[in-house]
Amino acid sequence: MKLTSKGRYAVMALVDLARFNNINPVSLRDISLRQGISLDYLEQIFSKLRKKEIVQSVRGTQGGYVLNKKAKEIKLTNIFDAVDEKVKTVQCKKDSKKGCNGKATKCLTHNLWDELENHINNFFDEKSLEDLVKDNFERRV
Amino acid sequence: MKLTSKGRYAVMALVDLARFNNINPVSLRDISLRQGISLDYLEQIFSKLRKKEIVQSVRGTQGGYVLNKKAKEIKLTNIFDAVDEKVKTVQCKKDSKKGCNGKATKCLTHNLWDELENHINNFFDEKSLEDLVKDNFERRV
DNA sequence: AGATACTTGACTATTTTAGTCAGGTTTATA
DNA sequence: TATAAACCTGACTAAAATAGTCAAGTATCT
Ligand code: FES
Ligand code: FES
Repeated sequence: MKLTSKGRYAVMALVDLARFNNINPVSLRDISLRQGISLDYLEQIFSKLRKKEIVQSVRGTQGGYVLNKKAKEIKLTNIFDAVDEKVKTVQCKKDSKKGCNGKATKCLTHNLWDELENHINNFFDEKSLEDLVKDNFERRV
Repeated sequence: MKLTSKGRYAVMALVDLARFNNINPVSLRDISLRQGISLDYLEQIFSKLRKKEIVQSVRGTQGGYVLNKKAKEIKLTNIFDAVDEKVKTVQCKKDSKKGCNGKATKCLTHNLWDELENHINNFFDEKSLEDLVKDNFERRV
């Protein structure tokens, strides 16, 4: 049970971006250098973030990316959703009536994993980008 | 972020086992048939559970496995620990002072992942095998 | 003796992850 | 208007992790 680096990087890059709070576009090159993430990989990630309207791109010289919403309104859930980082605890298809073992009923542990999934998602629903930026600011002070 | 089938099967098998509540040893063959898990794979899993003293083995004809503690005392944490299903959200080494990017300080998201890890582990610490058995019994009534 | 069931360790196909690479297009600005 | 900075896209791949299988035992009850 572990987090992929795609999800990790997405959040890391957005926290970096959010600190500039829409004053100027931030280039991926800068993020790449500051956070130590491969530029090519960042491009993949930001392409997805843009499609889900979490960031906006500004082309040309001095271009880069800007948040498309207020940091307070961007929840971890939104970010993870954008980069396809999903929490998957059950094995079966959720909407199907069949269990993970191919049997007609759900397995002995289905409810448990479902509860776990909710538990984790609650955490993601509550945390916003703003929280993360604040948390980091306070740490430095 | 997903659960491995090793962890999933371990819990599933133990719930199956716990329902017999130490009356008779339960053979892996039976669990295999009832739960649709490969026998060879179950053997790997139970070997680990035995080493961590979660189950006891009974050899010979009519042998099998029995819980080594009360179902109430076996938490999900113990089970996951036994089969090496660990929650890993941070990238860096926890005890090191270095960050995941190789820099001298922890990255912008380190605290967040650490919180997440605690959040998930709390869930595992609270749930016992007894809870799971009860939950399943109630569902059937 | 024979059957049942545990025990161990090595091996492997498949899948997922974490990127890289190549070849674009767009646009600010000098 | 030339140029360079920066975005954009899709295909490709090495490495790691996962989810098992397979083979060859050993112990113990009846
Ligand atoms: S996880 Fe849904 S039926 Fe087993
Ligand atoms: S996760 Fe610990 S420093 Fe990045």
